[in-house]
Amino acid sequence: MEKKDEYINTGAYLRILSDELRSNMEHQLKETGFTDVSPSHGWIFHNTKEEGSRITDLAAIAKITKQSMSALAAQLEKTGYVKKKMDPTDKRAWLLVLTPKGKKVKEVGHEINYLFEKKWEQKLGKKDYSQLRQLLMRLCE
Amino acid sequence: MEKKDEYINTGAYLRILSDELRSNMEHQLKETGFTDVSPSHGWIFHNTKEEGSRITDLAAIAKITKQSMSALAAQLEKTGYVKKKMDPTDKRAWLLVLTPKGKKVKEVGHEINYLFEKKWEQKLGKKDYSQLRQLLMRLCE
DNA sequence: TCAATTTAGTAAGTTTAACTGACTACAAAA
DNA sequence: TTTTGTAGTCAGTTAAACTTACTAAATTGA
Repeated sequence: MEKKDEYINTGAYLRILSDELRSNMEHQLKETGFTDVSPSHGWIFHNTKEEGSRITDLAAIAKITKQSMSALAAQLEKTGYVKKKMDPTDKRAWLLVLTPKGKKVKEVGHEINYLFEKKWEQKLGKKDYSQLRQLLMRLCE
Repeated sequence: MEKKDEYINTGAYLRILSDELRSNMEHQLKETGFTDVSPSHGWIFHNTKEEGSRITDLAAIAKITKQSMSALAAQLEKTGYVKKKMDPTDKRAWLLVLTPKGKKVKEVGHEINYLFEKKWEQKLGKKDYSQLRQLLMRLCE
């Protein structure tokens, strides 16, 4: 590592890039007509299982309180992206499931992300981009 | 790039890592006794120049409104991290400068960041970490 | 087996960090 | 000198988190 005074934070790069991704996603989803979803709903689209997921579990994944997750879910329920069904194994619990509309957003979101990362891959070249991903993965372990 | 269904987002890695950094900084600053600064104040510590910086300029850098930056600055002024002085070249404007206490936080913040990235460097090894930084830098250009 | 504890989720109110629109004071340009 | 632009504030709003307190159902264990 260089002398710390001349050092540009690795964190600065990380932040710039994840901001780029997030604002692209936000913008593109709006473009595509999904004007009532926000980045914080992303956790739900990304982590809700086919069989359904509990508020509590989703909250744990997203590291927010049950109440916050409950509120996000309520918004998506009102706008028709998810619905609640009873958990057959536990009468206290609800299972959140994506509606067809919700699944569509998830799909479109994947596509948007795919295309954006494709641009990154083109910028660095296939080999270097794959190397970058490897290194990031190792750092996350 | 692999088939997109099996693909783990590069963005997920980026988010995990910058979250790690941010929460470490938050935690360590609290530990060190700086209990009244938050991540959003970071822009001010990081971008306020020795000669002083304007609210408007800081807001532009952080990409928030003047009002929001003004509020952040007001908090730091109240807690003694920055002070305002008149801009000798423009009677409409204030210049924000770091107090000694503010400079101390900045210094401690650098140290905290340095130590954390040192851990990352150890995890990947000097060579790979430097390579990672290179790739991130290129992607940010 | 039934009382105590844990778990799923809701309710009410608060906090943080952003936002917009309307404003004042000064500066610069036509 | 009038108009337009810029620095910053004020008042009020919003989004997305938070805390404390609660109900109802499930699980545990003496």
